[in-house]
Amino acid sequence: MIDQIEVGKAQSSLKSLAEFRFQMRKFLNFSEMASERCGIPAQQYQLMQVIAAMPEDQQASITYLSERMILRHNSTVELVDRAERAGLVRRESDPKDMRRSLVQLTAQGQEIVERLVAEHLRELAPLCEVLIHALRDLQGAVERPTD
Amino acid sequence: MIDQIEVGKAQSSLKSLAEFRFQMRKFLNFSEMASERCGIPAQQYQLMQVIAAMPEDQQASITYLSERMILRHNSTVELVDRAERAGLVRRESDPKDMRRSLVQLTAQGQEIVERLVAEHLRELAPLCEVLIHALRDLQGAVERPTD
DNA sequence: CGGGAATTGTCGCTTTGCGATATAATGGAG
DNA sequence: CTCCATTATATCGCAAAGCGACAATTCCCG
Repeated sequence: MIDQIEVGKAQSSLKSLAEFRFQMRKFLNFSEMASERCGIPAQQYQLMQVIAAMPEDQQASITYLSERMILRHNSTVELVDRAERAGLVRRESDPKDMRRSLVQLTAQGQEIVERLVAEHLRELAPLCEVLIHALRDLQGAVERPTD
Repeated sequence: MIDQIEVGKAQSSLKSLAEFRFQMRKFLNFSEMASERCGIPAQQYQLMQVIAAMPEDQQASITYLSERMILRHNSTVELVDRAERAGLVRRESDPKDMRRSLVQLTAQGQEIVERLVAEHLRELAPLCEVLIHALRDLQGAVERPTD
């Protein structure tokens, strides 16, 4: 009987977790489709988003971008290469430290990221609800281990 | 002045969106590390999670798995191939419909998915909080467009 | 000024998803 | 019952993207 309760509990937190991941995949898929409708891969949009969201007075180095994108530095270099080839982004070397490259949005990049952010914000409201709900469920399963 | 407010608002919803994505990347990264510490790629863990979370009385066809994984059916076939080669999963053809393959967890797969789900549930509590917070922020930015 | 640390960049490899295409089973119209 | 459109799964070649290992600069501190 206790085992039965244990199994039921495990099953329900498993389902919460799976549902959360499913909703997350849907969100990521929507985002990817939206990017590619604008003609750019999802990661390049993410890169631009990180740059656009920087504090006004700061500049994006490769190392900083790696941390925010959660990528190895060399993967970030390659991502910036692609975005630069696509004309979305521009490299300048930091006058204060010649080792560093600072990455900025081009006018075209700025325009695209604004369009994509607006679309995401527009389409996101219902997904927000669902995601929050899934997370709450999950929290219930996580935080009441002896429920 | 109005423009100034507009810019400030756009900037703040942009930052909310970027922060949400950053937290999501951290979560996905944690999940991937956890899977690979168990010796399996993240997608194979997700596949097993979907199967484990199915309603008791249902069986996982390739088509169903594709919908839940948000993949093209051929990508799902390949994912199942890999998981099967790794001994995590087993195919059986549906006696009711010989076109369909039903995918089940092996004992080993069952064991690994249970371990990983438990680890995720354990480590997830703080991330849940952060994610919910980021989503609330985002919701504020989304749902008060004329704030 | 010498050498370790930090920063970015290059290269080859692997994984993974997709489109196009193929094969097989089902089921309904006539 | 037969034909054929539909559904389900599988195969194959390709391209994108991330990583580890290694390389090249530049900085900074003792």
